[in-house]
Amino acid sequence: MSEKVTIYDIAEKLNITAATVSRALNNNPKIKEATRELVIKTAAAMNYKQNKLALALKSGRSNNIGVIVPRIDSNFFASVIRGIEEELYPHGYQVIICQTHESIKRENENLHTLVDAQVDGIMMSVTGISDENDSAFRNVLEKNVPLIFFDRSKHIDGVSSVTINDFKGGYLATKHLIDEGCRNIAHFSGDQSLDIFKNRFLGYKQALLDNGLPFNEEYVIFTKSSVEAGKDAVDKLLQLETPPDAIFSSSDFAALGAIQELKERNISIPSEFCVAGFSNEPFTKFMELSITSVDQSPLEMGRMSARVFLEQVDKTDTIKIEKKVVLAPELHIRKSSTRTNF
Amino acid sequence: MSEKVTIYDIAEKLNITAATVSRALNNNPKIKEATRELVIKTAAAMNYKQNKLALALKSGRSNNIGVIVPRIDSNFFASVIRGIEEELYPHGYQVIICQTHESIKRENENLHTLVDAQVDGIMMSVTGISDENDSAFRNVLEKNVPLIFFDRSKHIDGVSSVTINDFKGGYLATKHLIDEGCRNIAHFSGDQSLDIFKNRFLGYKQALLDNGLPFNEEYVIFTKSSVEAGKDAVDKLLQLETPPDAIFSSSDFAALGAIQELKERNISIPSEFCVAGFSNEPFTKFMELSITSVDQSPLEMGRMSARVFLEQVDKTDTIKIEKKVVLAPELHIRKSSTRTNF
DNA sequence: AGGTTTTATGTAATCGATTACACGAAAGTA
DNA sequence: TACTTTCGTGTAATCGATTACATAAAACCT
Repeated sequence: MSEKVTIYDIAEKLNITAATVSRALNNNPKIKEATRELVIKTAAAMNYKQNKLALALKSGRSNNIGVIVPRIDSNFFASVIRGIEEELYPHGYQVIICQTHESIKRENENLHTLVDAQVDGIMMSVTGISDENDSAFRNVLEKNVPLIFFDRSKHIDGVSSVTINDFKGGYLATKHLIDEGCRNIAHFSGDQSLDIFKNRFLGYKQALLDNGLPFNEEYVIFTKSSVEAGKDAVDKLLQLETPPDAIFSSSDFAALGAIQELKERNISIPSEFCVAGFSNEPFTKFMELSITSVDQSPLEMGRMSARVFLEQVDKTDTIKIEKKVVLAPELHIRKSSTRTNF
Repeated sequence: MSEKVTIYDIAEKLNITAATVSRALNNNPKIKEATRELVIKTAAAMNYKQNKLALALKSGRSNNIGVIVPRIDSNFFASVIRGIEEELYPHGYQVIICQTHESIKRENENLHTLVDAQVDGIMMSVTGISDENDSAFRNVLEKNVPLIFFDRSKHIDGVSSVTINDFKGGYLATKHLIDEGCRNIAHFSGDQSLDIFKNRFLGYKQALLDNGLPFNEEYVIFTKSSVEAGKDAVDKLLQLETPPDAIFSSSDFAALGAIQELKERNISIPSEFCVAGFSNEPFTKFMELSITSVDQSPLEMGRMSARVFLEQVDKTDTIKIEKKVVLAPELHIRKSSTRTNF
């Protein structure tokens, strides 16, 4: 059995009051040096551990922060979480993980649960957009809990965000494909209610226009982020009158599916067809035919989100700060799109 | 501003006491039906939210459980965590994540932090073995916090574990290589103080013996779980008088490194050389030359760990249950080792 | 009516730590 | 010496919810 040792136990043993013990342990300057030392020594000897729950109740701060992601078993989100955890660890915060599985209902539940659990802040990647569900976000803000979006963001007053420049990412990838000689570049996009997909799309479009290439509506396919979806999309594209000679995909998984399908049809990559993806998932560099992809520096994104949180957490609720951090994407050029050199 | 609504606020409004409010909200049968309804309606109208911290302090249960893993950005651990979260979500538990980064010091810190945070249970994959650090584990058990090891386990009284049959996994993979005609099978192992690596090694050995093949000490290489380490290991093996014609690697990453190095030397896979890995990381199936690997069913492992926790959490500290669950590994046969059919 | 049981609610302690306020003792000042 | 500060510690309230015990009111019984 382990009897939990409290400050009262220490007080009793030393014939003083719990208040004095508390002050001694907290290095309150009003405590006599001798007393402080005695208390600290006794506390150690009795194996005293501060009850964080009592502290949390008293102070109103739990020293927990919540992180909500669509799913944790994706390299991107796992890496962001890693960044958050690393940055917050030295500050004594614990990280609570919630998954939405892409369900808005679940997202709202998670938000409420975390607020009820008295977390000191919430960082999240928005799952989807519905008009009504702003209420869950507003509830968080009303409770004065700092809320920070990363990657998948949403426009809500008072919410800070850490994203990458998706427009630039789309632009870079498309420009690269153009530079490699591709002239009919298709694009796999995703849920248009999410800014990330919209902006990658816009970057793609702008790169075409800036380089004198026409934008062809038929070349844009809205697809899920999966290998299967990528295959299906290629199937559609190849049925067009003028099939494309390259794809810039907003998803690495769809890009992989595309490559598999193209190979099956004996279309050679990169000589006949180039492919670029987005996210820089580990497998893109491991493949024999490695896949060009836009890196989102997830670790940095996580660290930055944590830093934004730390900046906000101590400001008393006077002013609502709203900080927008935009990280630079980085194009990793690999075999799936390299015709020129080497 | 959001004034936090407490049961006292509700009590005041209705001219009753907080005790009555508490009972009404908890469906205590001694409360008059009319009162209960009134309280519940008023609580909803006032947007009352139970303060979990107060509840946690009173009850001694935080409704949080801690999960400690070496790192979160590995598909295996992320998937286990996903399994844990999914299983525990309906029971109202929140999952707190800690990473050790393979440091024993960090592991001990994490254990203490979680205990201090009054988690209701801890699930972890042991980082390493040192003789002294049992104290941190014992501390957890003394506080009557259920402790469950998954995957990387350790022998400690009172600790349940959920692992896979690593011996069988090693045996299956090796047997498969033998069936494909390989006669000189090498093995990449890992830190021998971890059971998982020892058992995979033993399975490998037994498969050799059972099939009349000699065990050759030189064919066993202790290596890290990384692409680079795999390359180096192959380099060593190929310098032997009789180089091997297959590798069973305890790590998918090392297996990948081996394949890359073999290709560089124009050794063709699988006709001249077969390779099998362990963990079934996503990239093993995505590669053009897909890699044979042993699946550890991480999701199931996470769910099972959570179930073991749930079984233990309510048993009052009378008996210490110690449950050992062993899951069956599954060999996924892919191109890197398939000579025969297709 | 008088006595007993049941029902519904109030009272107050409790979980463990923090802290505003009070107060006696010691030290400093004139 | 008498008076004011300063110092160190004790007293008690507080954070918000739960619950053993007490009690008043209502219901039941003969």
